Amino acid sequence: MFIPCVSWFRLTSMLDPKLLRESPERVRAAIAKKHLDVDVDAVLALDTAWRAQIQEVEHLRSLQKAANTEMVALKKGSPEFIAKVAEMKAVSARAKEKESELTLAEAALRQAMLTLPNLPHASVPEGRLPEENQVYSTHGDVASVSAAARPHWEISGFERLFDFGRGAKVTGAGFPFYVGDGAKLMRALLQFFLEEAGKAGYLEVAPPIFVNAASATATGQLPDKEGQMYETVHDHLYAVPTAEVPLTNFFRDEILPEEVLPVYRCAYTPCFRREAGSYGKDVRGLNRLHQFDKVELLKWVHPDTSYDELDKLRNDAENLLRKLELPYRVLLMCGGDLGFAQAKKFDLEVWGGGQKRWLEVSSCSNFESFQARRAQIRYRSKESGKPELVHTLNGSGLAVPRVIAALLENNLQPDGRVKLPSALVPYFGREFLSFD
RNA sequence: GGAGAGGUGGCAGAGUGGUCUAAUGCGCACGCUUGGAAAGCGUGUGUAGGGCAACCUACCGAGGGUUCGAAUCCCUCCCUCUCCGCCA
Repeated sequence: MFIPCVSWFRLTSMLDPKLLRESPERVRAAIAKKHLDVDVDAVLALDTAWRAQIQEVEHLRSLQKAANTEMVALKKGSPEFIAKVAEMKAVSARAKEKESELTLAEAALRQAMLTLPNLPHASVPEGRLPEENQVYSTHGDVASVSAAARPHWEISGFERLFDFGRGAKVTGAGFPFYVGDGAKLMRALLQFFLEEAGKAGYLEVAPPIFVNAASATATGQLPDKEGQMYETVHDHLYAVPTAEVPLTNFFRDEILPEEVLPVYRCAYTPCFRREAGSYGKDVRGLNRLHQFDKVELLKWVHPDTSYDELDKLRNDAENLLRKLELPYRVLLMCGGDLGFAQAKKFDLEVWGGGQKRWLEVSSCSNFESFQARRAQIRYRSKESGKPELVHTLNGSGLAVPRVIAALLENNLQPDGRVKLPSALVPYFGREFLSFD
């Protein structure tokens, strides 16, 4: 793996080290709720060892500094000076030795700290498996979709608009061409999503779609999910798996004035995912692609407000599905299906009437200070005057291909055309999409 | 891609081996002064870690090296600016 030039030491902590030291039982409870297997005692032991070592190194350094002050007063080349140099040579050697030990202890502690997940919020339901996620709400009438509806990839003419064959020839599986009304529908949806996000108060940003290793590390793609990203050979840049990565890193290593919070931003990017390990039914048609388009919603907020902001974020994403008149449901993820970094997460799933499956089109999460600590995004508290970590939230608003899948499956007319929801007509320019 | 010049606190800017614990100025905060304000004067003004008290340690683009000692010397990389080349 490419070793990026970032200060790895500050990345030691994803969880607050003080929380671990003072309330290890809370960390244990969090790990249990997420059904992870992490040895908290081992982490604590490494922390204790590290603290002992840093104290020793700092003591040696202070000896060196004190000697330096003395030596300034001595005449260079005098017997006293020469004696002092000899004496400090020994201290210096010892300091070097201890420093390299400390470096190892730091690395071990960092590795261990990275295994500690974020604490789930109290409102997160217990559960291990995806089936244990709580159906939080259901909207629209699933039964209204024709029983004769087909999976979108079986619709006559589908390949004309979504050309997987030529995409595979030109690039590979999972990189379709969008042609004619297919391309136009994609563009209409993106335009619709961005306009709606703007109305909801999100400032539009067009970010870089390649990021460096430091950015991918700050949002958690590295080191764990390295195999899921496309990486450039010469420059060690990563194609973004989601706009969350460049967007979150916008404020990396910055301290914001408290009064600018909350900050709302949105961005459209293509998203690139290698999807190593995916297989089976899920990958048919537009369900799972290596490149897809998505609008991401992102918030940097005051810690006191982050759960209200999560509800608002979810509502902003839901609003898009309501306007598209698509049946959908909201899942509240259980502890075991929550994800490593999230404190609470809702998934929005749209009904694919042809596949007769729910398709995930958005995932709205509160990371609390977990990402912010890793990315060092803070605000200056008016109350204390001190920098404090912000809370970050993000959610899709929305991912395009599965929305297209649902529109094709649910809205297919007997004449073979697809009727578009009225909210989309101004963007698409016509009421019907045609496969001819 | 080639040549050159740079990167120091919120900003400007000094510092080329040793009290640098980083000058000075601006900005900012507080105080004095004032009827009130400005000016003036004074004090303070980074981030992180350890101890959780005094205090100690680290950070001068990043990483490594030389040295008893590095903002300062050496190496590698990144970024910015100027000129040239190439190119949407």
